[in-house]
Amino acid sequence: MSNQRTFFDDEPRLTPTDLAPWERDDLRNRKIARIAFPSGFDSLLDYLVPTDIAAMLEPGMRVTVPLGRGNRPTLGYCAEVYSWGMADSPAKLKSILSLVDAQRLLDDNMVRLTHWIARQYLCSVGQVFEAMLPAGVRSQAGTRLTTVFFASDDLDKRLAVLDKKSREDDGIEPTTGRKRKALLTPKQVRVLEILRQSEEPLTSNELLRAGKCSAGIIGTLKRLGLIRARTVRRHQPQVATPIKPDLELDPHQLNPDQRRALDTIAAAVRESRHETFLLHGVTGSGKTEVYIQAIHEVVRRGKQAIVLVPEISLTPQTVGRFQSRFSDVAVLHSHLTDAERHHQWSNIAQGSVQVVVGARSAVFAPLPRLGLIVIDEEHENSFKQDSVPRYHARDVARKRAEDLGVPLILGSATPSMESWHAAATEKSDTLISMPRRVGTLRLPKVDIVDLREEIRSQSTRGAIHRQLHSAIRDALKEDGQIILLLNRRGFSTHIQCPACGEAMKCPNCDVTLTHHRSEDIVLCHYCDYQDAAPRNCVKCGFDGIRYSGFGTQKLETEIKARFPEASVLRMDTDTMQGRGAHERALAKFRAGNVQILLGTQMIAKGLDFPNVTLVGVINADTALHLPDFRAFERTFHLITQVAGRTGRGEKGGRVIVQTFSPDHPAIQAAAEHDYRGFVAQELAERQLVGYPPFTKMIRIVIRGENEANTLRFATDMAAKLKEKKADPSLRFRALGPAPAPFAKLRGFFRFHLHLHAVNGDWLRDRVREVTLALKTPREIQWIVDVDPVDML
DNA sequence: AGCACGCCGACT
DNA sequence: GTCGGCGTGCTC
Repeated sequence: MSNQRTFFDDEPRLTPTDLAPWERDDLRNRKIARIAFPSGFDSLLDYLVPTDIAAMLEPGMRVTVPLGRGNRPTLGYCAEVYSWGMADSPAKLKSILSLVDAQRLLDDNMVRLTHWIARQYLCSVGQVFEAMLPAGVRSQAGTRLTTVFFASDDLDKRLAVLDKKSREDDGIEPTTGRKRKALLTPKQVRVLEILRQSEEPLTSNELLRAGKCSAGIIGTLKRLGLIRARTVRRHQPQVATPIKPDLELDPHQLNPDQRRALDTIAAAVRESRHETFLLHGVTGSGKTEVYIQAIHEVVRRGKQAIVLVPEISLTPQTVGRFQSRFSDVAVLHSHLTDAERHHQWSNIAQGSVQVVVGARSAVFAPLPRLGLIVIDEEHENSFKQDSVPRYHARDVARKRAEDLGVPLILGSATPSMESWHAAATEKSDTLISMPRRVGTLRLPKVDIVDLREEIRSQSTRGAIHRQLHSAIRDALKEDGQIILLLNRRGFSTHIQCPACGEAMKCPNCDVTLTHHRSEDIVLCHYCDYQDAAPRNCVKCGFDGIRYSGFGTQKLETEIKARFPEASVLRMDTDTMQGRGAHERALAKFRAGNVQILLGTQMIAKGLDFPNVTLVGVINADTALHLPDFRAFERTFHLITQVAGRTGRGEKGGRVIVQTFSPDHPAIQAAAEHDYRGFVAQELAERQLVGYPPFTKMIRIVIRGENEANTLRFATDMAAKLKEKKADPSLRFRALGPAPAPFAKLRGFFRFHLHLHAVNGDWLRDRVREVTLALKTPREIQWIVDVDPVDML
């Protein structure tokens, strides 16, 4: 039967009906592979597997296949291999051209997961494959093709043949006692012996070093057929191995709350069953120790764990805690080079790692014996990917844990509404509370400063008001350290002409420009547009432009002026550039070389410094009035999290929150450490208005350079969605188009649609119907975001 | 995503 | 008459 590849378009391809019965029987045994493509269309295509490849091809490997009329060779991912039953479609099949990978990159569970993610987030299976495999793995970074040698498997036979031949050549009978020339030289024997003993094939360098000989020996042995050569792909030696802290394998003492939490989780680990634990522990309640001991339970059973943390928490502080308690920890940072990441990934896939600690994409770590997934700070938005596939690592982790029948721990002091609601309503979810801090530590007292009153009384001209000023002074006097949060970078955040009222805006974006005084430029924080800071109004020429509004740069200046004797460190994306900048800054703060640490939200999370006795929130309202249904939740999280950075030592701690909305429920609740009160009120509100977690949500953003055309297209899309008929119980709504909160970004006008329905599958199907039928003009682009976390 | 196909304007 | 503009649609 012909299994030749087709070289010409007009050459007929195989179809079962064209074939004679015996040919059909033969074909029935042939393998078909279902291939996903990294980009573009989202259907999978079937290809015939050539017999020489059939023995090696498995799902999770890459192949090249002919695609399109021109049969251009295209990379694809094998998602499935099956035998061609008679009932199958008579589609004409082309054959796979070649295999790209020698081993499969993903196991069956992961391959199955790609389909789930593609369905869930409305993207192609191939796009999910691409996201699961780091670029360094796909490019095989840090590896090289090398020739390795191994002893022939029929070595003894070959030696015997050689022996016989040499006797014949000598013409001497074995019985005569005359000494014959040895068959092999001592060096050759030694090299052969080394290879015979070696479990792995050796490179010529390794062989020469071990045998203390020259390359000629290898050549001779190879010519004699005693050793063979093979080309394999090998990792290059890694430059530096990280220094591991000393292991402290003894479990730490747990308090009763932690003990209870661990016992509950350990039961699920022991029984190898899936259960999602929402570990709601206040800041400083010792959640990490619970994770560590739960993972010990997993490791003791020969299994492995993934710990997901927000990228910002991947500091030596967090990583060190895991490295000091487990002998084999793999850390997946965003700062790894491609080669380093590939190396880590291969180690993980080999099963030689107990724990993987990493950010969002580590949810795809290919651990062969995964026994537990932990997501720390599960409420963090950084677990949502903001490019295709727009997955949420928490939801992917839940699916992966369900499929494998292993527990999932979601930890947070301020759980997301989604997770809290799930814990209250889902059968497989369990809430575990740790309402107290470890030891005798208390949650810090939070004082609210009403900025309206301060402004009215004209008592201050800067960002620091009386109460915060004296608190800083007192904290410094007592040798405490101080953290100040201001969620805006730059110097002045608002530039306006008092004569004509013109506010400086970015020419490409619908946002105001920020003055950065160190470089004396105005900068757009969204498209990086920059220009020299103007002295005169661009519109009316007035020479008294007002620079107002506070960013971290201006705050730094003010602090230095108010407390000249204190050492101040600013942490924001401007000062924290380059590898290790973050770590170096925190090390300085830890060492006590810095008294006042000020910065954007990157200082709000996860830091554990016992000597911090004061936390100041410069303006609690920055996120409160954003047009996003999660604005209150965000504000509550931010204040609660930053407040949690103090009171972690004997000196105690206090928090001062400056706000224009002192009566706002989110701020009030945060000040009282009242998560439950906040969540009850917020959930009731979400239920009333039909927002997540009570409905599934899809956001579609449409953008284009021409405002009118973009709006017309968005309106058309919205109309097609609004036509969809739904039972009232689905609570289906299609809202929009409305200009996105950032109505223009990087030169594109942006409109968005918001879709809600109780049933996520139903909603996704409707969106798929509409988007598939839509023809999009060249100048317009749109994205579909399922379960969006960002509404701007 | 590419890449062929097709259906209208400026040329030998 | 044809060369080629890039809009449209398909890829096992």
